[in-house]
Amino acid sequence: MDAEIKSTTDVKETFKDFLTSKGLRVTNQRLAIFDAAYNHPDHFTAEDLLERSREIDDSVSRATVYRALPILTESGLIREVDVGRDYKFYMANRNATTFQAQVICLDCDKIFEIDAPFMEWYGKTVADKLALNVESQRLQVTAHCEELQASGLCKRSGEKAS
Amino acid sequence: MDAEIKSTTDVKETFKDFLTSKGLRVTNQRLAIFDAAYNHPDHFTAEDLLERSREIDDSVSRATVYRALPILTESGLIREVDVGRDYKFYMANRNATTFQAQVICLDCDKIFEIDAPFMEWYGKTVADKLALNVESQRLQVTAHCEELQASGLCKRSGEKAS
DNA sequence: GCATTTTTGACCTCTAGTCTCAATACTGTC
DNA sequence: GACAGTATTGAGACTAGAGGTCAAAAATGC
Repeated sequence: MDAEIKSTTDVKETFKDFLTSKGLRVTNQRLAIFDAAYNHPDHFTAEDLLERSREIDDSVSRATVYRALPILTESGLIREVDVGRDYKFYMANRNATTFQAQVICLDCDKIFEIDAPFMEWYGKTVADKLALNVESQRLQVTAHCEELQASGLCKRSGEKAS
Repeated sequence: MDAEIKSTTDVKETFKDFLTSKGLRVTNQRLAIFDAAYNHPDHFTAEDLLERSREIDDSVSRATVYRALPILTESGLIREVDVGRDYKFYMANRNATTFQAQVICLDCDKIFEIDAPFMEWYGKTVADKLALNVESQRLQVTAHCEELQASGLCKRSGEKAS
């Protein structure tokens, strides 16, 4: 359905509504951070986000970015992507239709997302077997860059692989 | 086969051999750390390991533990278990036959391992599809403790779930 | 506009993990 | 078993990501 396709402006309204509904204030800094995060084409770190947010509003401080990240995550507009490094990655949640697995390059610092629809089945299976409600699932594959390059993934460094 | 069942003493010899084969020295500290790690019934952090190692040899320092962990991991006797926290977990690799998925309790700090043999199939599928050699795979499920308790997992706090 | 209350930025703190370097101890050779 | 050469160690400094503190600034409701 076309209604699924939302412009950044629409999503920004959604974010403002989210803030208001939570009794949080709509500040320039939060909007700048939202813009920087939601329009980022790739995975990003908190530090990346700080830099980009400052290009929009140079008053944004590190603390504010760290304070905004849980809000953005809770709103569902971005999501955390833990790849087992010393710092966290995040990415915009623009088209989260099916479960995504991450392919992580051990050499070139890139992360690619691939569909893994069977994970939904797996979640259900685990839930049945262990009688628990699955809160989240994570599936990651690591590989070396020359192999990613051979598969054509590393070439398109600015884009995500489909 | 009964030959599969090894005593800790045997495994310690394996570890010594591993050190020697890599041109590394067999030191009291490394053996103490090995003992502490391999006989730990659960998942543990570097800090846990330091404490336990010091009970065996109180001269063991933090730096030495951190230096020993990659060696133990490379030897295959323990393995890293990243659960998306700010610090790493490790566990003894006593019976790593099939692929293990982790069920992580969001409340009670426990990690449980369950068999996920289909992950081997998944690895092959990904490898075929993307023309890359899979270096490692990680599959994690998070859930809340009351649900884990309902499933009986959280009750047995000192043991692993089968 | 004004008062109230949240949010902010600057800076400080925390913690896991790493590095440095002189002192120590393991290993191979005799 | 002792020795020389070299890897390893421990103490403590250091790093980096993350998060806390608090007075100043700004958003909201009236």
